[in-house]
Amino acid sequence: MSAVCADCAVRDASLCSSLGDDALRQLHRIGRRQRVARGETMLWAGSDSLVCATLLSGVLKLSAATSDGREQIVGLHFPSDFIGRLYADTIPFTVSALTDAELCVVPRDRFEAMLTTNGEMERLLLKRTFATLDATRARLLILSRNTAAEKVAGFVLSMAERARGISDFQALPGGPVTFELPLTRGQIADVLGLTIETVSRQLTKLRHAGVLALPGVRSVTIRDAAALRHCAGLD
Amino acid sequence: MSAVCADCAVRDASLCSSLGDDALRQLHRIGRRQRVARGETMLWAGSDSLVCATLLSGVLKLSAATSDGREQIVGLHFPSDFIGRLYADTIPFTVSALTDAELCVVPRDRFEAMLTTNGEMERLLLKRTFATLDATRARLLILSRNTAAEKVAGFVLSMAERARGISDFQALPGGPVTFELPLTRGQIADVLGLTIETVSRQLTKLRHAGVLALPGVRSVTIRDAAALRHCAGLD
DNA sequence: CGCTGAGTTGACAAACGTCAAGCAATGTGG
DNA sequence: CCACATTGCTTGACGTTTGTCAACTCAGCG
Repeated sequence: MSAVCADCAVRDASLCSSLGDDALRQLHRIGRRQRVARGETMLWAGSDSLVCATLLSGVLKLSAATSDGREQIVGLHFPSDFIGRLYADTIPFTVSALTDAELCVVPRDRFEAMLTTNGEMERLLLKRTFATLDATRARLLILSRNTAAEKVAGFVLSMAERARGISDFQALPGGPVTFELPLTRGQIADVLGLTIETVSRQLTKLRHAGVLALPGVRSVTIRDAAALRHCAGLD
Repeated sequence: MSAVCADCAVRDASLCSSLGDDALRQLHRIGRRQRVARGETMLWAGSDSLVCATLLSGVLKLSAATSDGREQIVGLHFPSDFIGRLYADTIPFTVSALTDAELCVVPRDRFEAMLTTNGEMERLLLKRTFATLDATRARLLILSRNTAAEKVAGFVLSMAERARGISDFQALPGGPVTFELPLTRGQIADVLGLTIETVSRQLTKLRHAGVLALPGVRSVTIRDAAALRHCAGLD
């Protein structure tokens, strides 16, 4: 039996936040907790769309591949994000775990039925989907028009913002910030549409320029946030 | 005063198809027809999100640009498509007309209010937004991992499918198909994340290979659909 | 102590962008 | 009716960016 919703880490950030007590109890009865290990694939592109989920902890990737094996990560999912494809028979993209992860899984048909009777939840999902669409379209610009240097600098910035939001580690204005990247070089390359070598070269270039320090292989210190923003092509 | 909804060319394909007679009359009262000339911009990125619309005829582009002027078309809108950004204060992307176009425009706040009382329409919009998101994510893979040859071949194929669906011109299986491109070379380049010269070169390469004929500057004849699909990296 | 996987670095090649010239179709004003 | 400008398109020469291939380092681990 899954833990109670009252204990849920993402209770107030997920779609469930729009539910009243009755609806929440109902959802709790049909949902179950599931753990996914780092590297494991949870949903395969092309498979039947039978379940959806809320991500409780960890980071998932959404990926597509060309017929000859070139891969592209088309989305990243963080805790409280909604996972799965409603109103479709098949899953369009593969969902895999970049870190160990925990989900609250619900059968798709049951979830769709809940949506029709919970207008507030449906509206929240609609709003989030619009926001995701905007973010995906913005990434279209980045992937096709930004240089490798701009992509890597922008990626580090976006991960820094996310890390700052999640951890309590606060950035002194202008002062150095350190955080861990939840992705390997290869995964960063798959997000940015680059190769692992190009990502590595751009990071060392930023280190030599004094913009970043790389104390560990997965940790990053931003030493000059303004310069980093400039490299990312912002302002 | 706008023409009556009964005459609407996209009556059965647009969001309005989910409305009953009463709701349709209500929407008709708050909507108005608007014409946009080829090249004209209808909504500017960053401006207030005050209206939304249904596209009645023509083709619109949704575009973003880097701070130094590199442009990327992040979406194309065809008749019956929903235009605008609900549930946000500002428009995220610029909307411009690639051809002369006609729209049915509604104030955003009124439209949002109608959505809350028309669950079926809201669900249809949610379904369409999911489909658009999937298509946009698929384009992420194409833009970052496909070669110029694959991009151009795939684009011609997708425009052929759309032209076939809209016109009555049916493809003989395997036989040649001719249709008009609604975009200039420069606009195709902005869609595919290439330059105008690369698009031009790839098209002439396909012509020399006997895959395409280019009878007019805007018209295309597919002479070997199987070869074109192969060039696009499909099958 | 060798093995493995992730990362770094270098040499080289290919793809694509940039710059430039020229052509064809269309429109405009004298 | 014609000179002329404008716009979209094509083609060529060349340079830059990024991918490819390969060697090497480093840390963790049995």
